[in-house]
Amino acid sequence: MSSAAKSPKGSPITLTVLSLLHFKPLHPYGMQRLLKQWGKDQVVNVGQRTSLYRAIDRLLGAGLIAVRETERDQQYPERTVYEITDAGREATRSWLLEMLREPRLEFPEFPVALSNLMLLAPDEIERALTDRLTAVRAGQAAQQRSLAETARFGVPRVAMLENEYAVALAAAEGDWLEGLIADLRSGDLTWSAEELIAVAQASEAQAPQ
Amino acid sequence: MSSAAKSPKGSPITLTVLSLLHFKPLHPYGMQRLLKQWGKDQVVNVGQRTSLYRAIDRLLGAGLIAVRETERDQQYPERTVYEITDAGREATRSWLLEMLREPRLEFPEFPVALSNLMLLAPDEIERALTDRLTAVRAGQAAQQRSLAETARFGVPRVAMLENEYAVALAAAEGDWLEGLIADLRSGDLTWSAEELIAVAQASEAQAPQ
DNA sequence: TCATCCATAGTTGCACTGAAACTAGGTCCG
DNA sequence: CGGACCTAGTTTCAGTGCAACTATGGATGA
Repeated sequence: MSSAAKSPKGSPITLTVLSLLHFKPLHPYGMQRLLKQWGKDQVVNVGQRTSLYRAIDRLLGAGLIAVRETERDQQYPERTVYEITDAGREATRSWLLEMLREPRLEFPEFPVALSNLMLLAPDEIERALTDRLTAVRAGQAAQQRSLAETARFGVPRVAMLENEYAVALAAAEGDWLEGLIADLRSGDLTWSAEELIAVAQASEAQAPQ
Repeated sequence: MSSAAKSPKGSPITLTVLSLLHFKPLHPYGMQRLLKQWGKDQVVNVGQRTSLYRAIDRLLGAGLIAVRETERDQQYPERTVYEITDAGREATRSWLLEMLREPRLEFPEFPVALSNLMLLAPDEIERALTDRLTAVRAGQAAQQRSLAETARFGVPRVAMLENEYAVALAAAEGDWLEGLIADLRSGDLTWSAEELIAVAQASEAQAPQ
């Protein structure tokens, strides 16, 4: 009979909203502003507010957050200020622990492209991957800069872990790309359509149909 | 007036379907079967066929694939066999090149959890991250095994690059996690709620409202 | 022998994400 | 005075992901 509908499952946006509201009540636009200010827009997608508003609606429906007040400042449009509830604090804890514990299967784009590389010619692959390498290294450098800068402003390390992590993974991707590009250039990595078709047909022989 | 509606954009599933049809005409279930057989279900999500069927519909509507025939084998339900078109081959090339060239902003779950770590206590974080480390190392080992095994069966390296890449990134994540866990255990990484709130308020002082 | 499971093949509905466009007020700048 | 930009929020649409459902037939097993 009471407020708690059914707890939606944890997602990047819902968790982020709950986390923000741990510190103080906020209106949606304020959340977005804070996230951008703290650079968290690299981690959660708040570029369009659509998902944010809908996440808030769900959290509200589930009783994990509540309306604190509705301010009407002439000057600005109306703003609904939300606060977290005890149920919300609970949900935050369990979502967070789950997300930390289990690496969940996600399906990023790049591996898909990699797994279909053989449809392109080695030299165009090399060019494309070189472009990517440049971008990856640039991203890594940018993350490193923002890491150094926030540290200078006294932000504690625990608030920049996702930054550290991004640097570590970008470095690994960059190194791997360099190796792959080198092998393409040197001719250590080659293939032919016939070879691939032969292997595919061999594997098919063991399958129905 | 002809077939080409508007080319949908490249996504893991649509690219995968087009790529498969480069080798031979297939019906949807056959695609799924092949993908599982080749272990590509680690790379694209074909666990539920919903997305697959809908992707095929879109590709068909855009003229990137075409119906080859509709077999009706008593024994089995009806199967529609598709083949790739020239427009499809074109689209494959450009999607692939794009996906290789630009690292697109994706928003995986783990960094979100990392960026909200401070809501939990150090010892429960340590336990959760230790669980994750175990899972990451296990995944890495599994990828390495499948790499070795397929190589033994004569599958060329170019067909296992996504596997190589996964190993490289898993290794990096594992190493980073080990460092973080060590710092938690040793007390090198600590924080307090007051400290965090102080910093947050300082940063707010420069903002409107 | 009846129950259950598995493979084949596909559909439907729902919840959620992500991009874009649109409304509609305000400020700031030249 | 027009254009750009900020504040705040809504609507629409395309796409993903999960679960559940319909059917049929073969195999497994108690």
